[in-house]
Amino acid sequence: MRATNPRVSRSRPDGQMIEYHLKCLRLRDRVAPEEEAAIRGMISEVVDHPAHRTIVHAGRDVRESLLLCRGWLARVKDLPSGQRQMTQLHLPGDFADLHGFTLKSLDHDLVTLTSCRIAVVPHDRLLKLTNDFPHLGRLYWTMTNIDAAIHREWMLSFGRRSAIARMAQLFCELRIRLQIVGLLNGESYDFPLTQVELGECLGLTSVHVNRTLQELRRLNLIQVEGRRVTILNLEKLKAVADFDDQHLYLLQRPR
Amino acid sequence: MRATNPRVSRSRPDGQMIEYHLKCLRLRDRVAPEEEAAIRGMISEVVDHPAHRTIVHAGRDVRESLLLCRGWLARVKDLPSGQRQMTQLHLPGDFADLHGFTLKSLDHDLVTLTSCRIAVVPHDRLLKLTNDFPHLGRLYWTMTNIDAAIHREWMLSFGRRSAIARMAQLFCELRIRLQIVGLLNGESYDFPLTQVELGECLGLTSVHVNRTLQELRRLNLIQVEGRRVTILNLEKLKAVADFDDQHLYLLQRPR
DNA sequence: CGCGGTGTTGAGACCTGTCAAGACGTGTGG
DNA sequence: CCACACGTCTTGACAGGTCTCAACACCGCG
Repeated sequence: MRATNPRVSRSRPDGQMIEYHLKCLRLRDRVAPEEEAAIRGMISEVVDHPAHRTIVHAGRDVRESLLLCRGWLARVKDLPSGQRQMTQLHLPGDFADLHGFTLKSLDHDLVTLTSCRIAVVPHDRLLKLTNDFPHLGRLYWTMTNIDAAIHREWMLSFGRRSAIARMAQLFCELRIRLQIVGLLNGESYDFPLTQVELGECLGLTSVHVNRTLQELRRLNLIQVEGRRVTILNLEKLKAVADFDDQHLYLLQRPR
Repeated sequence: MRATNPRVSRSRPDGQMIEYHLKCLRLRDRVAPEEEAAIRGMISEVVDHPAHRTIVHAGRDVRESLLLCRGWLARVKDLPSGQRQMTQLHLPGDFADLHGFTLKSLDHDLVTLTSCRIAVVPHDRLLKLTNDFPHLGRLYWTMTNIDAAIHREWMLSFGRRSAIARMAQLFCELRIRLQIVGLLNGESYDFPLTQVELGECLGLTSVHVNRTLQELRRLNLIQVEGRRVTILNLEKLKAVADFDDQHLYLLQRPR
């Protein structure tokens, strides 16, 4: 159940809401016109959330999943000690908690990093959609599996990569994911996270994030100004990260 | 495609092969008799692998998924530097690469930690199964989502838990997963990993694994003899780990 | 009997964390 | 308009957790 929030504004879905999402899907498989129509029809409403709100709480029952149309979301897990770890960043086009459809509740919070426009998809409509179009069921299953593959790549980062490699890996991954939906501008993209949040993402402290960012700048690999990242030398950045896009499954195949 | 291996022995499926698997499923949802029959029918053959073999290679096309009947498997990701990270441990009853059904190839290797008996499920049969029984499709989707939830818990471990907490978390998690399939004996269970492998699991070196194990023993939390772990003080072990079983979704619900 | 894998221990290095302080920009209320 | 609070970024000094390298004991096995 999403937290009720008086500052949430609601509106009708319009056709533009899910263009990013369709790009994500079509990168992995064909989507027939009647399937596309069904996808457009599954949205019940569109809501806007301000930045820095927890919009889904761990452990509570969910009856709908959230399709991100604008802004950034993060999945956050907490320890009793107060330590936080982000386990995924969500960009426009992402189904942020599609796994809630089968799990019925989440093991993490979902928080807005920026103000967000979100399309709400009730689970009963998702049930009908996947029954009517088994192929879409498999395609959405694929998307949650790609999500898990990204988890595995992050695990590899946390377990084996140094701070600088870990950060380079993240910037490379985000670059591709933003490129997919057309939000990469040349070699730069909006990156709205503070250094504290980036630390919560990478399993580092904000102090070390600061020093690691300086090191990436010193090596002329990236440039960070305001809330925007520019990749100055993609090949070297990939080399620092040992980056491999295999885990993103960037191939259109019948699913 | 699994690596062909001359030492693999093949045999016919027998009814006992998937009892563990059915326990895993039935913990999360009801499985109707006709569904159970369909599940039993999806196995094409049963193969035995010796220990320490890579049985599925990252990046290669897969046309079948592997249901573990006996022994332990691990998912392994490699860096060009030669560093390895295990991203999941598989116990009897686990569908080790069910995500391969939709992804069509894996982003990691699958290696045997012990000798293993494995039931092979061709993807065309899985396709028929999920078309004939959409509910089973959703249940298997659920299982891959629980797998991803375990990934997230490990990410929390890698990012925020100390070595001793990380190790305690793993022992708690394995205890529950083995209990589900009936492989927990009182408070002890077989644990076939070497300290090197445990390090590859936890993102630690084997030297530090050795010292951390000693610390857990010194605190009288666990006992390790041969290839067997006994939990001496579960409550304190959970406290050290900040353990929470929420991410295992131990609740039977309609999926 | 020798060998490789495994577990253990010690010394020291290094990466990252902790704590503290200050600069800077922004928003807000007086 | 100013004062102030607050979040963010930055820097320094130091601590500590984990790694690296090395050596050795033990053991099963060919």
